[in-house]
Amino acid sequence: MQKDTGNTHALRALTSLREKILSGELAAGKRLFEVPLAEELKISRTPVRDAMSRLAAEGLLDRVSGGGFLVRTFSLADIIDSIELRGLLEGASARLAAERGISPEKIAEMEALLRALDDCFYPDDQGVDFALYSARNAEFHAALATLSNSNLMQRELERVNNLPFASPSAFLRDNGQKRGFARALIIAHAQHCALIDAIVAREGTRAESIAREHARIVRKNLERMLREKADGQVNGINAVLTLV
Amino acid sequence: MQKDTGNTHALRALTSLREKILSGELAAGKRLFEVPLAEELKISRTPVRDAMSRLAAEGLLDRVSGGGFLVRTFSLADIIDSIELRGLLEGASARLAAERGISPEKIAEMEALLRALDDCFYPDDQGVDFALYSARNAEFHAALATLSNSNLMQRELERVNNLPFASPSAFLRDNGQKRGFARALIIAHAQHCALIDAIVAREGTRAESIAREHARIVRKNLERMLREKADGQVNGINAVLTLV
DNA sequence: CTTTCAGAACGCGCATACAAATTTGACGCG
DNA sequence: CGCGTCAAATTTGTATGCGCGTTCTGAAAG
Repeated sequence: MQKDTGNTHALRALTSLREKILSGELAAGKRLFEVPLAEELKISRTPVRDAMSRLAAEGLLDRVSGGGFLVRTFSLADIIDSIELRGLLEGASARLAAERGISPEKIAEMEALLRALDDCFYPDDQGVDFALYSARNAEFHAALATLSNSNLMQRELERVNNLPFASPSAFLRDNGQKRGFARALIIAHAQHCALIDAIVAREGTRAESIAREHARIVRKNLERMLREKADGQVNGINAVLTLV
Repeated sequence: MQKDTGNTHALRALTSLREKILSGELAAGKRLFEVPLAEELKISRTPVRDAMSRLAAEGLLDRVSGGGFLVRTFSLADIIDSIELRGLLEGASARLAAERGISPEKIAEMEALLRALDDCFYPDDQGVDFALYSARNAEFHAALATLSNSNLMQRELERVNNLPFASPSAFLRDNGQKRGFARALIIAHAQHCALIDAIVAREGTRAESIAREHARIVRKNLERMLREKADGQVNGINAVLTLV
């Protein structure tokens, strides 16, 4: 878990820049200049250009006509749409998995992941281990994406998950926000179980609608959080909880 | 309409390479080396690298671990999935448009596009002007993508349409294949009309399911064409008809 | 005081040289 | 004959300089 992932300058610049964009250190709409970035990272312009090109592919940067890049601005509507899109893709993936059927091994794997998520809840409704849930939730959704046996769906799902806040994994930087989300997680996990149940029973339409509704919880959490924070800022927001 | 679009070497290399990939001149799975390509295009490696990076973003190239790119292989399943994905995104876009409502100006615009498509059919069921239909169909779908007022949906839809064969516009290189598709276009255009009707009537679910079914026609045409051709080749296939 | 135009400064596109890494193939040893 | 190792060749990664286009800036004219 070192900070500088990757073995080339370009990959290190990539992760470094991505981090700065998602954290808000590089403000939305700001233009990125090659030379200052290269100097800051103590490398030349070439790998910086490469990294920026990849970030544009990820959707975190926009190419400006006439050359150069700027940090993409994510409006609240964009984020809500990206959550919607996540639900759409996971729904389609789940439906395809149900229609095409999945192997007994895959069923066992998914049920093991469900049980692992079960174990994140303390006995007698005493709350939930957020960090553990978050990690296992990410595992669950990653495994879910493979069930459709569709390279394309899996690839697009990965893309969407790299957009800010659409990811199923947790960004839990503000502990004060945790309270009250335990109930949301109970509901979310019930949907996990129902989703796998539907896929196993080959009920494609049901699986799809559960997955879509599942993504809606993220949206609800986001809206609630924004209501509590009450500032329009979206890139680099402090406490982002997309833990569903 | 010059062959070399763009004013920089990188953009010219981009369109040149894209053409060669889609036409099959560069075989699927083949690795692309910078130096030969640069020599062939009479430019240096730098803009070639840039172009390849953009093509990887478009999904036409894959980055190979350890550096370099290779032409992405599109299996029949990939293409069918990308068509499915197109239906998914257009469906979501149509549903959002219906739910959020669209302006009278937009309604008038879409109805004008519908009438333009109407006029592509010769009187008394005497067939259809394929070239004209194809162009206007592309216009219609481009306009449709804007109705949701969602940057994200529009952007992702553009991405998917750049994948081989998922596009609503026509690749009609083999005239011998035209016969029999006129009937499919009658059905497709009826769906266009129904789709706009549903959006105007704010019937989101109906709009979504029509858009999905609409994409299915592309799939049917593709499967029929493959049955007639009966070779597994997919990249660079001669007659591709995704005219719906 | 505003507007316009020219010059300067700035930033990117591209080429080229060099470095690092990966692959290939051959040779020697077991 | 097979396997491992090392070296050479191939290919990508990186640095850097230069030219062109774009964008600021400031001065002069209206």
